[in-house]
Amino acid sequence: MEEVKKEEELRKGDQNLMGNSGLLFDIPLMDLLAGQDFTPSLFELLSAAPPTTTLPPPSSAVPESSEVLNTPPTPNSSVSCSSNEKAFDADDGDLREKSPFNKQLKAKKKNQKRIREPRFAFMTKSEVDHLDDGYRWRKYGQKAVKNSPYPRSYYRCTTAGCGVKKRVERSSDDPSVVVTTYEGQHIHQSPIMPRGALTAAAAFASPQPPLVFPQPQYTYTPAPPVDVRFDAAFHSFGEERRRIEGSFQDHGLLQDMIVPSSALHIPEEE
DNA sequence: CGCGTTTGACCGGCGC
DNA sequence: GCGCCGGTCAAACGCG
Repeated sequence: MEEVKKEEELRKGDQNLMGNSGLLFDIPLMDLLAGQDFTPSLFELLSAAPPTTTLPPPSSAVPESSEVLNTPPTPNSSVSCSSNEKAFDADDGDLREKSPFNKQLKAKKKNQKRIREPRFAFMTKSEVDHLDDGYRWRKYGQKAVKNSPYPRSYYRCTTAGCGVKKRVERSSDDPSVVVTTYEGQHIHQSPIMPRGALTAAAAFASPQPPLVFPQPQYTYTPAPPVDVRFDAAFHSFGEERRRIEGSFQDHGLLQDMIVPSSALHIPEEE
């Protein structure tokens, strides 16, 4: 199993596509749906989106690595996203407490294959590494990344009981691109509720999240569901969302978000 | 004083 | 088995 490598490779592919303003979705929707929740997070937004692209039919053997890429049309910030998960287990650990039990937990995990939470990687063209997405994060580590001159930072949601983590790293291919990988689901709403997020939050407060997302006030015609999914996702991400939205309004570069359907499918190697 | 960041150490998974 | 690497811990430190 080289899921990590595969993931990295895929990510690189994403980055390459990024360079061409690629938009890519290749999510194991079943997994996403399994992880559905009612908090205004990207995960629900994405999971609630209808299957659109030429996704390979989710079989029993769901690809471990599926990447989604999204490149919004912004001069100063662009975003792509990816998901990667095999199984959804919100209780998997990452709420680990800082106690002597940690080691026991680790020992426990030895027996069962480590189950990771759903992950979504966003590629954001930004000068700042840590983007304000409306949640409060605490940095708990930083590591140098192989094949990249830039370090990777690890953040955890500071809200009690919320074990959502995110990794932030700068693309080695394009230093202006920040890759933010979210892992897990927020069990709460954004403590910093931005204007736009309010809308999104309201939309998702209902037991059944609507499949139709609050439409952005962009000047373009949102069209492929993929794109709807994309910008809907941003509606849940505070400052960054606003930044992006502003850019959309200013430039309306929808074409940058759209890629040929052929590019929407990442060939799985298995 | 509380909260967040920094940073070196540690651990587990994986490939060779 | 060993080494590499990613991910996490936790003490020290900084800041408001």
